[in-house]
Amino acid sequence: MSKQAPTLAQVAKIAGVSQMTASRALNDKPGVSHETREAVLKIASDIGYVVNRSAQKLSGSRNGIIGIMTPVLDNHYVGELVVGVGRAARAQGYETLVYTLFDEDRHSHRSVLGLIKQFTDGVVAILPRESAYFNALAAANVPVVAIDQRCSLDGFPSVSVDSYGGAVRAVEHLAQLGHTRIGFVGGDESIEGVRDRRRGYLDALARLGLPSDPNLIAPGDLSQMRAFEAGSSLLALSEPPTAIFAVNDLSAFGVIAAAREQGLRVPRDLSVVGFDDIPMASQVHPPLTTIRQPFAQMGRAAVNTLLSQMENDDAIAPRIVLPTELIVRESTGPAPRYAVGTRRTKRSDHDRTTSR
Amino acid sequence: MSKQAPTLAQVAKIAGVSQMTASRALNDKPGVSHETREAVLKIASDIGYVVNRSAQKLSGSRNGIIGIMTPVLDNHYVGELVVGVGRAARAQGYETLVYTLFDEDRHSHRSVLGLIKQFTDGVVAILPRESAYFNALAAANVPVVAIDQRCSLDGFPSVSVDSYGGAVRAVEHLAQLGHTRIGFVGGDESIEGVRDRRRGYLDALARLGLPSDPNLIAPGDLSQMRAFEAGSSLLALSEPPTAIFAVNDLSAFGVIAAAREQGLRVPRDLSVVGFDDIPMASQVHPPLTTIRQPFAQMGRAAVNTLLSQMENDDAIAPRIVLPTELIVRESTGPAPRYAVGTRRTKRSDHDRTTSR
DNA sequence: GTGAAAGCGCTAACAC
DNA sequence: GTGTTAGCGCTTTCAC
Repeated sequence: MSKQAPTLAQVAKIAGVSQMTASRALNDKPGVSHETREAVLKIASDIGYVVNRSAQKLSGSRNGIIGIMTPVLDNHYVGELVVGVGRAARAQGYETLVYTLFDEDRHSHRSVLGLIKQFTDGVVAILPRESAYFNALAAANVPVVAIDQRCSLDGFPSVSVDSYGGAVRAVEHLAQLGHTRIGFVGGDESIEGVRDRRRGYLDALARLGLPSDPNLIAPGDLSQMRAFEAGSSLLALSEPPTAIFAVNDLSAFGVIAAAREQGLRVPRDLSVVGFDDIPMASQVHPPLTTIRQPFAQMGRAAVNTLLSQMENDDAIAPRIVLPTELIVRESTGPAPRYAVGTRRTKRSDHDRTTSR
Repeated sequence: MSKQAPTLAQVAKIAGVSQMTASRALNDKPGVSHETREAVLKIASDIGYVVNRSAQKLSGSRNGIIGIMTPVLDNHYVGELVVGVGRAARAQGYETLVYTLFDEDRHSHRSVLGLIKQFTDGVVAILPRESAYFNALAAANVPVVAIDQRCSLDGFPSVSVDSYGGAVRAVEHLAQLGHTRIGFVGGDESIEGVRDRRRGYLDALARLGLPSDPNLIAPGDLSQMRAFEAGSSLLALSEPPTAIFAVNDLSAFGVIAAAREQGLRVPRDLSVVGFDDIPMASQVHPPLTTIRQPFAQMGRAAVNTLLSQMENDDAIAPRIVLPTELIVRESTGPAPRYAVGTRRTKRSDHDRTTSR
């Protein structure tokens, strides 16, 4: 079979220097002459030496690994974030290992943290709701930064996104297109980001002098199906909206499906704006106008913050809020010209009975 | 600050035994009296002892961690698999760490593998296309099992799914509902699973004595948007299909969107079957009839295979193919009664001009 | 059934 | 600049 992985001792021996010198050379530490360093580096590369990060960690130093803790990654939001953090970490010379929390985990906080601590120099926690882990994290004495839409956790540096501003931007965009009846499909109000979007929607309406009709707000739960229902009910109003701002992209998809189901075309008859800009948003028809969460930037911010926490243990915990960006694609267009209430013909109602 | 994590030495000292005895007790190894074991366990739990898996690994033994290598997890398929493997591993007492490969990784095969090897007892590789890593994996002498739709890699144990059978099942389902003109929206043919689905579709048609019209096969690329186009073109045929089997769920969504765009209702006017059963499939409207990939089972199979490879290094590499399951939801229904070609009125064509 | 010694691969601390 | 020593936390091997 393949031989054992080369060790530092072997590199040192071949180079004819001590392990320490080899170590210093490989780690870019001072105290090695230029030639010695070059020689060591060359030999290491020749024999395919790779440091053993377990040993590195065990001996009490950094090992260049950042841990990412996530809830089960079944949603796009988390997936994008993991990629964002991963790329940013790599750019800084760090590797990244993700540890997925399953719901059954409740008991094992301590051991999970132990594991993380043994393997990594610090952790980026993408924990959406339950803060139980945060307590454990706090006790574990590991550098941590939280990425979340609602990190009101004390003492942790955090990175989040300006949901409020994004919502305002979405409504403004719609208003600029001439829409005056703008609906909102919401989500789980226990999430701070969701509440912020709702507030943003309402405030923007008010600021623009547009009517804010409670009927135009439909509850959702961030899922496509629920948004389909919400959208359907909004469109069934006697004075339906000509535009809808959905709390996330998935919900926007649901709204578009509902519109189509009623014989409406997007964006001709209904404009729709989402939130997140998950990859699918640009790959559906019509490509979705949406508020982009700056995943890459969030990753970078998280990594940088983490690194500086590692340098300076007692640094004050920053709270970084990143701006969103309006991405105009093809799901929004000018408000229809027909007067409110005189909607163009829809297919007759018997046409809409459910099948099967 | 929080004190240092407790070590084995501390446990042993408190228990009044040697480290070795404590170690044996904690690892369920023979050679410890019942009472001693109980005592050690109790103390360990009391002081919150957690083994250091880095040290465990360094000292040459197993550490109970399974690595999962994945391409960037931006798609549902991979996400589900990660969850499946994670759960299965946990059920066997293993922790799981996922290492995400970024495209820029090309160079670093060796170091990645080094990293993996230092931290884990074995790895589940969810590598879709490039086998470059597989070579590295082969050379690294780490137990590996591949999960993939196309693992023709030699020597590796693999777990995959019976795409062919699934496709057959999908077509049979449609035929049973009375459909005779059944279309297919395909995907990237470089993926074995995709080719299998196409073959299954064709063979099932032949076996059922249904016409197999080349026009009824539209190319796709597994994305929703491309499937939207493919579906649109299929539905624009002079003799359009009354049912479409899409190569994956995302494509099925695209087809449904296309149908709606043309004023057709699903399933009344068009039945659609997907493949995968990603979580979204049940959360859209209408809930999607689809061929389920048994993600949980795949995870279990992968983990079990990996464990037995670990036991028995030179065991022959099994090639496990798991069956799929037809999940009937609401996107499929009886074939429309009207004769082929006398399609019910669609909205007039000028209605379909693109906006903006 | 239990323990002592040695070592996994590395780096911090202190020589020289 | 470079080398030596010690030790991270654990498990192996070999005693008893």
